[in-house]
Amino acid sequence: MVLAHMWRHRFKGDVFRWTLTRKAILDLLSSTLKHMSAQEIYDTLLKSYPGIGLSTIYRNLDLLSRMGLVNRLNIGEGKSRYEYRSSEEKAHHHLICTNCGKIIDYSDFLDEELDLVGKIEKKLARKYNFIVKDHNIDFCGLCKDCR
Amino acid sequence: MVLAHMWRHRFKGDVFRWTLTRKAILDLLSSTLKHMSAQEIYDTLLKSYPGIGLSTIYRNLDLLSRMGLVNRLNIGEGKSRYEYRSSEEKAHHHLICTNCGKIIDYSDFLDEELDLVGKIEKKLARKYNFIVKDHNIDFCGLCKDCR
DNA sequence: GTTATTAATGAAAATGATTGTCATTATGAT
DNA sequence: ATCATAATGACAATCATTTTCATTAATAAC
Ligand SMILES: [Mn+2]
Ligand SMILES: [Mn+2]
Ligand SMILES: [Zn+2]
Ligand SMILES: [Zn+2]
Repeated sequence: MVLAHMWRHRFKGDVFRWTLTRKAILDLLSSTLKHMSAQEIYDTLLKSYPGIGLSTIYRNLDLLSRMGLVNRLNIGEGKSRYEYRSSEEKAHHHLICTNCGKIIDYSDFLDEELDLVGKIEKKLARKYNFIVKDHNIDFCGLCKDCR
Repeated sequence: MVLAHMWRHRFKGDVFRWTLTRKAILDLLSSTLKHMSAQEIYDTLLKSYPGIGLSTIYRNLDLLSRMGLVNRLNIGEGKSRYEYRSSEEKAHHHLICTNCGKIIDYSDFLDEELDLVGKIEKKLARKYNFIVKDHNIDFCGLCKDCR
């Protein structure tokens, strides 16, 4: 598979090793639209990988997000959720339903957003001497089922 | 004090009562630029209010944020931080230093932002049938001390 | 392929933030 | 002043996440 090659390549020559668990997590996250918690990822993988440990899931989600292969997100539930970070796709943002917790990805208006974001970043760099690495935009409200 | 009048008015006629701890939390948060954790608020208030309880702080921060007098924010530290939500002031966003954790408020570009955000909200309502109540925009990066 | 090095793992304990329980106290209405 | 009950503080419980440590597995050298 083409993705697996790319992942493996990211580990090549590094101190980190390419392991079954790392592949399993990336396989799972890259094949779902869900934004899964560590526990959900664990529960899912346990079916195909009996004996896998929850702490290993945590350790690897941390590593993969530091490597930029996975995004960690935080919608104020008291726990993190994770999603695969495609290298090709443009970044996307989130619609979060405050009633049922549903998370909808959206990437509409990205051109205008990127334009504005670029301008803001320049201004922030000048005014606050701050180097922007990344940004988050999300909208909270009520989804079609909860409105 | 004028703020205390307003706060008290928000409690009038409600099932909720106006208590010393609630005033103490609002006094503290409305007089600082910091974004404080529950523990930090507790540690600070303990000096002037001996015998106050940490769980009371948590309960009240929850109530005050549900009432809209306080914002709860989450910058991926594994705990929430709180700030006073002024009714007059326009909303602001955050610059978050990923190295030292510093949080800088900014409200530059708000007009352009609001404009774009308004357009996005309309589109989202149409496309996803989603009612937007609020939005968050924050930038992560390195502050002037950490760059 | 065998061996050696050491990163990665699973189990269990530890931690840290937050929430729940319950007897006591304080607020606001009468 | 009295009453009904919301709010409180102490402490236990819960939940997500991290740490510890003995064992296993991935990689590089032979
Ligand atoms: Mn997403
Ligand atoms: Mn702020
Ligand atoms: Zn919903
Ligand atoms: Zn910094």
